[in-house]
Amino acid sequence: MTLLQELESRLAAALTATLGEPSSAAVTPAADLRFGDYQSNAAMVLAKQRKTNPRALAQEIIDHLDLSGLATADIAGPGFINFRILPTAYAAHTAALIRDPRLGVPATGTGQTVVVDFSAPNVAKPMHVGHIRSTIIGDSLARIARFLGFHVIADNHIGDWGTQFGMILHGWKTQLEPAALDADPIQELVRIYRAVNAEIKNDASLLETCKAELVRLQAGDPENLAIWQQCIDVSKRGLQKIYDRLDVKFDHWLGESHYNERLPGLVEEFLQKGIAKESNGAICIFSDDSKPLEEDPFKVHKEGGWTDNPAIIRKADGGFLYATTDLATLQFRMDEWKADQIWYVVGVPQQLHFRQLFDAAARWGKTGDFRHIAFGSILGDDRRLMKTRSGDNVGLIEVLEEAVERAAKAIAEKNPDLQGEEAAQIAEIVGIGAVKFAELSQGRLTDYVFSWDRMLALQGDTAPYLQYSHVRIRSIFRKLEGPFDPTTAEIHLNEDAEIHLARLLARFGEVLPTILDDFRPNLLANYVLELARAFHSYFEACPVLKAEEPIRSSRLALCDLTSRTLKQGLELLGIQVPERM
RNA sequence: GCACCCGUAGCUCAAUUGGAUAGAGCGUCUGACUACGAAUCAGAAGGUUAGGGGUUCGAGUCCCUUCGGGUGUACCA
Repeated sequence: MTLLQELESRLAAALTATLGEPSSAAVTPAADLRFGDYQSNAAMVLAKQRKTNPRALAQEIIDHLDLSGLATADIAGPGFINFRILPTAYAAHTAALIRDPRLGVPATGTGQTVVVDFSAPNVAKPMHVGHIRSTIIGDSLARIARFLGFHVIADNHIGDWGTQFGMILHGWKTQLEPAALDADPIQELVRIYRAVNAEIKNDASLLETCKAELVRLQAGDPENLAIWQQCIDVSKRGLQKIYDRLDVKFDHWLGESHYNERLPGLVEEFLQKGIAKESNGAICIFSDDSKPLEEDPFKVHKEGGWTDNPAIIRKADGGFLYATTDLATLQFRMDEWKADQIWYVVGVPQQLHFRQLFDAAARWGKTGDFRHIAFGSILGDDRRLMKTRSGDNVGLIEVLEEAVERAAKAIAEKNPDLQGEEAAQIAEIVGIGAVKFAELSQGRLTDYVFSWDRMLALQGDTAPYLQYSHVRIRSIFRKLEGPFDPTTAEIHLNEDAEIHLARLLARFGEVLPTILDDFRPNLLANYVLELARAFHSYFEACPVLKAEEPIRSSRLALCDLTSRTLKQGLELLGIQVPERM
């Protein structure tokens, strides 16, 4: 049980004793250490309901509160109850954490299956910086959910069946250079895609040719199918290289093409059930008029009036769309994987699509917890959204390479002893970590302008700062002669710096579950920063190896726990830690 | 037109979802290395939370409104 839960349960008992009935006893970490470690505003909330004096009520609650062996409590301000954890209680809790492989983290997700849909790049196009958010945030959320006990299925819903294949097929047939394809397949696919795109701008009729190629592909034409398969294969290999470097893993890569054969039947079912109907030759889902206009995703206000804003599931030309595939995908995940929840880590611009998707799914009888985990846009220098089609965006691979290069330069400068393969490996860990942490330490909804210096910073609140704190701890254990068993050490907490470290270590299990309340990995990023900062202060203030027993063992054990917690926190963010750097 | 995301220190971002005197990093300024690793630490300066109004014990957070930026709004994904 976390300290926060322990306080809540004791407060709940006191509230029942005071009021004669159970009442919600919410405790939060104190906003400011001057007020103690934890606080509750229960007295103020209850006093409002009962129209009594909050401070008097708080006193009454404290009179019924048994905090023996755990904390002290007092009243402050308008009626806050502030709790101060006893150093002995922190010591006991720390000792328990040292013996706990889960580091005090409760398994809140047991029995729940959640599908996490993230990254989902289009094939035959290189990933650019715009793809980084979904990939990194999604991966981190999947890791966190897994650690919290959820059965997680990470699914890369790649765009392997879109309209872009019309252009690629045409380009493949008219201007492919086989030598270039051998040398760098993705590069060549991109080249022909862009070339066709450019041609279309001059000759609109070409668009029809491309559409015809796409229709042939969708009809199962063997030649087009073979070309398509070859494109998919080389693209997947290219993507896998990036995922390997990012240390991102998927359980499945079920792209759009996986759902092809289900689409016609799905549209028929929607027609039969009356959820969709024909309009201007297309099959559309319209509003069921059960919602107020403003909340209805199938209505839109335009030029002074409300009009329909349907989701099209079959085009007038017979083709299927994004919405069709997503409905089929949702069904598959519910039926085949028995998903309780599906998390879609996709940008804000697609919000309307997901509102429509979830609404349509509900009318279809698919009940589950579906979440669009939206994130803000990465903007270009012109402060406008980076467009996938423009083609001149910074490539993801370039960002990673530049990051590693900068890290290598820093290593050469700060620790020239590191050489060769070892230095290269550390540069990889540090550089990639910096990119990931830059992304994860920020609120997901914030838009930002892409900047090399911002994404690749190695100073300040960055991954290298965190990794360095781990290196410092390891350094202590390298110098330590003989074995050390932290589970047998007695914990003594005297200095402010070590009490503060213990305070933060106790919070790991409190912070982690709250991340999934609103899908905010930045809370974990903030936490590990605080922990690392606390460790660095402790490191300066409290000698470990030079201390006398039993303090020495106590401090060693604290270092060991810090190292484990830090490493675990970073692992949940997808960031690795080197032994030296 | 309408909807959604956003506006916080010079810059880049936080703020435990309605809590106490709004916090970090970068940059600026002062100090600390013959070291348990200075990629560090201790400290200083920096704010009318875009403007205005409201709700209440209490608002960066909720409501109304004005301004500014971004995105979306029927056959792309």
